[in-house]
Amino acid sequence: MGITDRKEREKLEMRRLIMDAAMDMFVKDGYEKTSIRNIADKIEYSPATIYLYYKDKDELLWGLQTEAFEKLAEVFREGITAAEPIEQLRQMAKLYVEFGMSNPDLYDLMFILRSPMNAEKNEEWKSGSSAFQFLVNIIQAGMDKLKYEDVTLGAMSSWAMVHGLVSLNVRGRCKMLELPEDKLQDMLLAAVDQYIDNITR
Amino acid sequence: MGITDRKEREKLEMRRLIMDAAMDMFVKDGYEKTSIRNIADKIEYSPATIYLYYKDKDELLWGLQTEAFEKLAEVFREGITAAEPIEQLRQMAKLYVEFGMSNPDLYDLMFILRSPMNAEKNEEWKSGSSAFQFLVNIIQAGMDKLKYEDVTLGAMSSWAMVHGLVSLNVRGRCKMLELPEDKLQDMLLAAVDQYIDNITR
DNA sequence: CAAACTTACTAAACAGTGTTCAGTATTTAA
DNA sequence: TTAAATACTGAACACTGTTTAGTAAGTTTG
Repeated sequence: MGITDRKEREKLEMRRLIMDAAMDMFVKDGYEKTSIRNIADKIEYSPATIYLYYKDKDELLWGLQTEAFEKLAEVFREGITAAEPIEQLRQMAKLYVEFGMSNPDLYDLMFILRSPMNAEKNEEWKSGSSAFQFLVNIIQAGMDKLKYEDVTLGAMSSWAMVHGLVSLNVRGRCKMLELPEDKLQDMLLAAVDQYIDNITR
Repeated sequence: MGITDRKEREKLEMRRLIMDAAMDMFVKDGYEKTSIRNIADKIEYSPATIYLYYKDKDELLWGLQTEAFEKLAEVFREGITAAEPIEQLRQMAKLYVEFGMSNPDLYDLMFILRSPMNAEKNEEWKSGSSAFQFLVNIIQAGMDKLKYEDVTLGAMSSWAMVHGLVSLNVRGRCKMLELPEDKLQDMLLAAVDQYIDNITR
């Protein structure tokens, strides 16, 4: 039955159309401006149509989040070039910070916003988990040179460190330091370096 | 002129009434349920009245935030009992984590939500700044026993660490670890201990 | 081919949000 | 007692996410 196949295909295409438009608006105009109605306007369909392809806004955001994680994974894949685990960890941490600082809205979606985490009663947060596993593996590999006693606790700590740096900045809690925009990122990277040094034996 | 005095007093009382109601709803039902209309309902005034006392919702949230910082300051005042700077830092970090985990909505307001930071073009974020200064002082005092080279960078790092731990949890990014609720907080406190040990020489 | 069924889509509405403004009482001043 | 200032509100505006009834087109069947 070729018709069912085509329908299936068209359904996927429609999902892509919606997803791409949403991602576009999200990256360009941020979370606030990305409403169902605005997305619908952009793809020239009625708002109700979107609900034929996504259960609700959370499910749509969940999809965006997954794509964002793929972006970050690629950043890691291309940017982590060192052979040594500690150096890998250092690279990873810096790439993470740079990614967060240059894609604040995507960062929101992945690590700050509550909404997409409600979708489907948290489908195990697959994309997030695999990114975390990646970190766990690096730490596992460098465990002999790290001061961590527990791998998971260590992974969580280093993640918390970089997330803390990025999210405080992204949410404007570091404005009081009154540093020029570009100096700020240098400072964050310096903090990362310092942290890696401190956890290395 | 006694009348002007009374009017002034009544104005302050009204602000208090609004603020208290808002804080109540915020702590009890969270950010989402705390709408201008709901607050107005609670104090039995029209929504428009609130706008006679607060420019917009951001300004109201700003007020709530300031009060939340006072709560945290008191937690520090009562809980930091050690004489030694390093121990003070350890206590402070743990109190911070505990505060965040037991008051997730207030924590949101203070360190995560974007809204209140827009009020009045960020009035220097006075309450936040003084809390940060408190941290800076402790770190300054213990600088000889700390591995930090720069006080500000050190303060930012340790803040980022605890904020990272709390905010990842508060926003449900640690669910994948599949830990029982109470074990989680123990893990966070263990991470804090580990961090303090690592930055101490 | 025509009739019956199925799918894809939308207009309109519902209930909620923050916010503004004209108008009404009440209180104060002249 | 009248004029002016103050405190407050009902109703509206422009949004939001979401649901539903209805339409128009495509597909299958007799």
